[in-house]
Amino acid sequence: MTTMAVTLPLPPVVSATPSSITLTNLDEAKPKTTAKDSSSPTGYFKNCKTMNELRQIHCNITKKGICHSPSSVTKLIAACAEMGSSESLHYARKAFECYNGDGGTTGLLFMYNSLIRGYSSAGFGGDAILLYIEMVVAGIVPDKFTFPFLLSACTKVVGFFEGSQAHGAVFKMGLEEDVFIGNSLVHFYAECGKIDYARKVFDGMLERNVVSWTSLICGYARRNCPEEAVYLFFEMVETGVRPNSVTMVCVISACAKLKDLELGEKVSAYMGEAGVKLNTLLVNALVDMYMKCGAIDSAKRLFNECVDRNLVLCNTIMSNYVRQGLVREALSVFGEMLQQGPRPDRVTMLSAFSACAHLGDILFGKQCHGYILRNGLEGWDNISNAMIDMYMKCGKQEMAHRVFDCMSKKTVVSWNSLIAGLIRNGKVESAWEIFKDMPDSDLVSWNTMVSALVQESMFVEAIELFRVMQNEGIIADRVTMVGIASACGYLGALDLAKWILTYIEKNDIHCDMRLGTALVDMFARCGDPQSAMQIFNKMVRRDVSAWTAAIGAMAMEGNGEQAIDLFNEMLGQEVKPDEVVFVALLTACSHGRSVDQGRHLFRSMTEIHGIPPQIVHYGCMVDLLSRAGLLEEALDLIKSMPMEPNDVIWGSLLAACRNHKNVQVAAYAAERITKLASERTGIHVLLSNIYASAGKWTEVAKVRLQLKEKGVHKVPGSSSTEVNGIIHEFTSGDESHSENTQIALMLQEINYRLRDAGHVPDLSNVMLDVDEKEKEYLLSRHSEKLAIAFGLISTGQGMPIRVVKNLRMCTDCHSFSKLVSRIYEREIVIRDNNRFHFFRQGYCSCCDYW
DNA sequence: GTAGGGTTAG
Repeated sequence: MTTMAVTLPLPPVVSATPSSITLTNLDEAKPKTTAKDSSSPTGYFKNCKTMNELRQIHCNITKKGICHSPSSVTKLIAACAEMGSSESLHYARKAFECYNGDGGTTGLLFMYNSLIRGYSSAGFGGDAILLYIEMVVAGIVPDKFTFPFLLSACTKVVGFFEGSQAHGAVFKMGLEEDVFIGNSLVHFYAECGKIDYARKVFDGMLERNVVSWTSLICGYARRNCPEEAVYLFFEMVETGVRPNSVTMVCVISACAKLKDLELGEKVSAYMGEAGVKLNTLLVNALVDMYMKCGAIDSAKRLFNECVDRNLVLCNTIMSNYVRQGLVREALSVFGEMLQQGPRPDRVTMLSAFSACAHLGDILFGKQCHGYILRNGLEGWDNISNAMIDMYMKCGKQEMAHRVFDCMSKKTVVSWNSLIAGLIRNGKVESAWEIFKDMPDSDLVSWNTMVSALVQESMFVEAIELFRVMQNEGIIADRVTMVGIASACGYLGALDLAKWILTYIEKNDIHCDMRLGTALVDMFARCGDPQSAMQIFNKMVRRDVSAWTAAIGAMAMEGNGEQAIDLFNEMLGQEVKPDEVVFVALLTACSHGRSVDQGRHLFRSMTEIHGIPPQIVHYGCMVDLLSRAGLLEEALDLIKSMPMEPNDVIWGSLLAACRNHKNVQVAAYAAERITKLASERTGIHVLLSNIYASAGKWTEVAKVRLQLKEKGVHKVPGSSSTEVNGIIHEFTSGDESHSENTQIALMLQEINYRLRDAGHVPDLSNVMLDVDEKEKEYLLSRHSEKLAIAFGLISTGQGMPIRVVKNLRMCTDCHSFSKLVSRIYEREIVIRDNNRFHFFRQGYCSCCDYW
């Protein structure tokens, strides 16, 4: 029922909008004495369960002619209000209209109160507010019972303006000391998101009871301030107020939000002390808390022990199972529900669809769709949205579109599910087109697109979209920032990184573990390990991913020792290592040339941590050993692998053979690599480059041909540098930059000065069959050189130049950078696809080992 | 008369 369903005979002086509650209406009315109507029939409607029963009784007493007293009408209205269906309320309203004006003010007041309560508790807050207006206009003075009902109605429609007006009326009437009204005001303000106002009312209350405390605790818990809620709970207990089951439900849900099991159990201990008995709502809150805290077994036990599992409890455990990725468990609960009840409802089906989506199980998904249709559960937008998501995740785009097209009321979630689904199925372009024309979009829509661009490696575009968000006045949240931080990290744009951090602080964006980790990673990739560690040290909670980001920061810098120290600290804090952290560790050892440490860590994986090394770990070890020149040991390790070595493994060995000039092992590796007939461009390029540097141009041509046949091309080298917040990208030999002439002149000057300093270009880095002069020209136009030249002309003297390169640096560019850093007295930081190089005063932090 | 549970998309 909406406000339109009941036609209210409102006086013409008052507009139909709820905002017309005014204080003057109240001022004109004068309080009247109340009198009890003793002659009315009592209890007629008391035990009515259904509308039919009620109608029957009403009919009977009407026949007897005893229904005309105001009291009996009041009781009828109360009974209808109690039922809370739109039908019963409609009946009540009609009965009320028949008697309007007849029963004296007292009787009318009771009727109004009853009806307002009924509308409010049945969720028709708007109708309740309108009724209040009508009552005031009719000259009926509200009493202290009216306001809790009215405020509850205002809460339901989040009518902040209306509620504030009611608050004003409470003051005018001198009712502010009533504890029920105080409690209602606390609840109202909290639900409107004005938790500070709620607190103010609470602090000003002369009398407080358990409901006052509970209302505020609940307010904090729901407003995402669970710490405050728990704190308030302990304060309440200390004050000597005993919690009841409602309080416990609120505070336990706060613990669930905090994901703090220890606290949850501590809080639960008060139940015994306070003598609070478990009811279904409380069991539900506990199960939810245990699940969210990861204590799956405790949740399961409680759930199994509960004899009268109701629908909500089943839904709670199911949705949590799905969220935790325990889809099989969720489906087992679902199966039991189908067999022995409670009967799945729409909320159950949301979890069921989510489970199908997780599994990508289209058969089961279709069965669920069938269940919806058979049981008349369709036509609810949430269900359709969940189905769009499910079909998309199962790769059934046409079905998703069909569900979408059939929706009569598409919500923003429908659109978001559609674009996210398209992106997941590789249709980023279509998603973008839809995104641009969506009838309404929200933060999730923007975040979806930002993440999609990041996922597609379109980092500049992602940041561009973020800028558009700024211009449109949309405040990003932590999900946006995770995507943007990631994009910024890939671009290695340090100024942008610093700006991002300021933005987060300025906009008070909560930095959770995920965002913290993303920021650590961002600064690490931007070549600022100090800032990375500063953020890491400030993080309250750190999981293995957070530690991995910090260890990775050390690895990129080539600081193997500190990486190991961090790892030991992590173990000391009883954080369980995973496969990923070992990749970071072994990489750190590789960059730091710590062969012994690497061997030790690699062994410890199986011997201490019970993590069997995967191919990627073997890859790291082969890289570590072969770079250090231990080619034979690397080869032995490859031969001992329990799995088939891939092209990456042979590639590392091959690359090392080139540096250590071991033709024998190289030939063996090359043979293996060609046998794998891999489609990885890098390897073929490397192979072709090895042949090229040995002058075997026929072989080079052969490999190039293979590449062409497979449709793969050499990834062109590209470097980017950030100047004044703008990212300038250069590809090898690029002439497209607007300042191309100045860049060319600068390069010329650099090369003269380098030659004077005795630099001889290393032409073996040019892997093409061209003459020397051409080779020298090509070499001088490598993308990082262009970026450095641009950096020199566009930034002030002494400013560091930061460059991000997509491929590994060649030896000529490396010695070029070293000399430029000395001659021009500039710090040059280059991140290649493997690590960082900090060039200062003619030296590089990698000690020429990369 | 006031306070409490499960809900899809990034």
